[in-house]
Amino acid sequence: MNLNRNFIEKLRVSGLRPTKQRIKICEILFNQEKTFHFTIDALSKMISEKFNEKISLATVYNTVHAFQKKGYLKEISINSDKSYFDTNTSNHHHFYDVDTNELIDCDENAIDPVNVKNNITGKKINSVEVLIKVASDNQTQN
Amino acid sequence: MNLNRNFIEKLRVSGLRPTKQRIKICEILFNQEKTFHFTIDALSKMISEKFNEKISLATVYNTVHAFQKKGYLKEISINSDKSYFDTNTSNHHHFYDVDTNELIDCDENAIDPVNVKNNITGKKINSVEVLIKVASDNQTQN
DNA sequence: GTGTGTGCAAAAGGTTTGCAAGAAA
DNA sequence: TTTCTTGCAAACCTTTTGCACACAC
Repeated sequence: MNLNRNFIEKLRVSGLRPTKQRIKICEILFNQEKTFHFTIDALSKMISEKFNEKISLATVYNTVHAFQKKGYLKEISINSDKSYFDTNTSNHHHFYDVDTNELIDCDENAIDPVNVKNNITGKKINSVEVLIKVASDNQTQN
Repeated sequence: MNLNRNFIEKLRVSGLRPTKQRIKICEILFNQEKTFHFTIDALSKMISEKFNEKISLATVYNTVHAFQKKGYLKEISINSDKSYFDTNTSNHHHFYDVDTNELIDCDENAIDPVNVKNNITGKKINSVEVLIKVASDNQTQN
């Protein structure tokens, strides 16, 4: 398959050995048309379904963290029992659907740039993330 | 003690029985001059230190969640292994110090109001939270 | 062959739950 | 006395770790 070559190359360039497992995970994460949000658990299930064989959870964790370290994935701050990751590593914001636990990208023109006028911490700003929690009308807050 | 009367009243009004444990937790959470950010774990330790006796972890969890449900506490979205709570339940934003795991309120004029121009979800917006991650200069992102 | 990656099972850490005993109403 | 609350231990869930085996180079 043609795409796999790209993934193999991508991995190699990053100093990651292109193992079967990593290539499969690439196939799921980086073949999507849109940005893709997932939890480890969900990813693990998708692997089982797509390939009819599972990859050890430890390996999935390893791989996702390796990809994150290389800058191919970004972890999203949500208050949840699980960690969410995003294949869109650019600076952007999110809607979080409290009903479905679904994460949706804000497109650029949905929010004006957030301007931090006064950084009281005296430290460097690493990131500015906006999380918009949404729900059906009859929902409690937060 | 005078303040305790207030707490007892506050609890009663909320339909929560004013037990010794809850009053103690109130004393810690709601006697602070500034807004107060904490994890369950840290709160539990503060209880032990302040009163020289511990309250069962389960009770601390129960109480914090009860207070949250009543609107006296707000859970903050950080990607962390622990949950953070805030005694400031108004709409406001946070700095999160990645080095120290400390949470700091943004004051109102530090950030212009975030205007969501395009809510693609079609659902009601429950909250809009900005999290500004800060670190010392030699820190990795996210 | 050497070194890295995988997979399993066990452990860890935060949070929740079940239930008996205790306290508030 | 009835109902709510506490405290303990066990259970749960996600994530991490240790180590033997397997694979990429």
